[in-house]
Amino acid sequence: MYRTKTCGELRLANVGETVTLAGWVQRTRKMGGMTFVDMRDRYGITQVVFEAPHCSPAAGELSGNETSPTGGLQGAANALGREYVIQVTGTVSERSNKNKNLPTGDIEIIATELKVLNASVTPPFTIEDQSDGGDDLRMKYRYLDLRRTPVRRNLELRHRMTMEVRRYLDSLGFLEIETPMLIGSTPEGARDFVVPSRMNPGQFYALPQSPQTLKQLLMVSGMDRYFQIVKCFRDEDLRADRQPEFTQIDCEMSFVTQEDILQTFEGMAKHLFRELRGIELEGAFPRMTWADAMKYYGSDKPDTRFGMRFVELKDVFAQAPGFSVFDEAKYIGGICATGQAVYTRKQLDQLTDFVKRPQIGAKGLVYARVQEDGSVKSSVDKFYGPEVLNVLKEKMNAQPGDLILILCGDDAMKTRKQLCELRLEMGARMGLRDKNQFSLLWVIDFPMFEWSEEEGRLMATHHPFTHPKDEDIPLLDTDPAAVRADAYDMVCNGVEVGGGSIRIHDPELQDKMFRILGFTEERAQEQFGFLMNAFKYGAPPHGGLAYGLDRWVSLFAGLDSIRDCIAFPKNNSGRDVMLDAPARLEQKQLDELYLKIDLPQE
RNA sequence: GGUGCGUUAGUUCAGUCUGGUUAGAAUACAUGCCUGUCACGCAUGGGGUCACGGGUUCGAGCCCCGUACGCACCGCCA
Repeated sequence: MYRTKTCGELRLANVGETVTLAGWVQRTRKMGGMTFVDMRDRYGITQVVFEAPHCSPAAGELSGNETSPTGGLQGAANALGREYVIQVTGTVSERSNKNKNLPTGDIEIIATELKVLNASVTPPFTIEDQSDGGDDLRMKYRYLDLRRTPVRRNLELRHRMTMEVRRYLDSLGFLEIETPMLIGSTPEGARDFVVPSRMNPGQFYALPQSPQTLKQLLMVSGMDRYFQIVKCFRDEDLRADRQPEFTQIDCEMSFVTQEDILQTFEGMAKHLFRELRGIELEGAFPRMTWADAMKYYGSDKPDTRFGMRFVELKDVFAQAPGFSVFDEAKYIGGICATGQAVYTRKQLDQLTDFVKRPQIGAKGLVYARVQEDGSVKSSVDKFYGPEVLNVLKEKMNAQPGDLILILCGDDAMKTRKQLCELRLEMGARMGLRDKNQFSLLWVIDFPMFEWSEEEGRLMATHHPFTHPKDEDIPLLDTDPAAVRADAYDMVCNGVEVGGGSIRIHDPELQDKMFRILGFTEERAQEQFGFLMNAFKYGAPPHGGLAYGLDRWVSLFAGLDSIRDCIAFPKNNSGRDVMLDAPARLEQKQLDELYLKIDLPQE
């Protein structure tokens, strides 16, 4: 037996016990005649004391050699380096000087035996909670980074979350069913990661972007309620919240309406908040149509922790033409920042620079302060009299001390997105985006299609299997771009934490959908024939949802990047710097697969 | 494909705007002293291709151009 206790569990109640601990050397403090060693394992840190023999009760009887402070047990302790793996046996003893910062701070181990189980070279960065070896080094030595408490806690939270997900879904009769990782490539959607097949030369599997079609087939099979905590793969560029492989909580249900699904997974969200954060979310989540989300927040994932909703102002300024920028704009929108009239000219110039950044792309920023006497002082005073500015104030519902910020442009959607960035920036500056506040909602009624400039055709907003809203089905023939779908996203604090839809189960409707998406009948049959055929054999009405596990954990842990809750993540360029992957294959492997590498010349 | 920021000791960073003697600090590491430390303390010491390549200059860590790498973002992500 390597240990009888862990480094996190000993308390005053254990005083007098003889215990054996095993763990890593966090730090040694050599005091000359005595040495303290902080021993660490997953469970905590315990202080071990090594005393010079001459001070022990029997010291007087020892000879000169044995009392040497550099020899014996203490000498061995003095030779320990950081991250050595050691085993210590000793007696639990009450401390004279207690350490309030440690859960085990009331006790210490008076060592009687020390065994070095493994030495360690000096780590490339010091393994401490606060230290941050820098992203590059942390990733290269991720196994050391994971020894740090904050990172370990994220993985523990992730574990608890998957346990709670399983507990909740199991209680509702969901079956966890695995689906294959080696499947066929699909043309719609993200780029696939592909895997060559040696047994089928020249042919490739693709890794699933999601088990979408497979879970629909499980519904045809009558599995009724399915879930899977599953890796998904997308060969697209990374972000702080996007990895090429990520984990979904993938769910599907049969014989359900959209309402049933929203209820079920709202319940799951509440369950997770209750069990993992101790937060009771009262009442039903608000529901906002996609059209309203865009109109009032300029985003399909609005951060509703704070207001500052957009107000359309075109008609306000249309009454008094003269300012050509506003007169020519097709859309004028404003937000009201409560109490921010104190913004100086310099700060406002800074905000103007912010919205003019290329990523945002606004041409300029118009502002208006509501002064203490209720009058409005704006950057467009020379174009508009007090009457117009008062209407502006009324329309914005602005109070004295408030700051009104206005953007305008030719393209309403683009301008709203710019205004969205400005709103989020102001929200952050005003401290309204508190990581410990959670605001959840459903965004519903997504458009069925989006026009793709690149492809020159309509693309499915969600995916090609999404059911159109019943009342919009006639529009499929007349005005497909106006069709709304039974598709929904759950949004928390401006993060899309999950999304799904009611699926098409009628082969004819599915056929029509493929035609609108520009598939020929042959190609639809080739790509999705398996699904279309399955639907001929009695497909139940069904629908589902997938939660992004990484994003949920990040949200609960207050992380800026999902990398911090993934044991071995990829870096910004999609590389695993620890494994140095991806890498070239040996010629032998390429030959076996009949693959030739044809890189472009420099 | 694009934009921005960054790269200096094992590590975290200062120094760069305003070019000029031997590039600093903290921490880590090593050695010594220390019996109640817990961010222990004190002393001493070693440790640098200032990312790489080119350019400007009498002179470049510092200015300019390019490349690589890292991070954030836009595009992309049904």
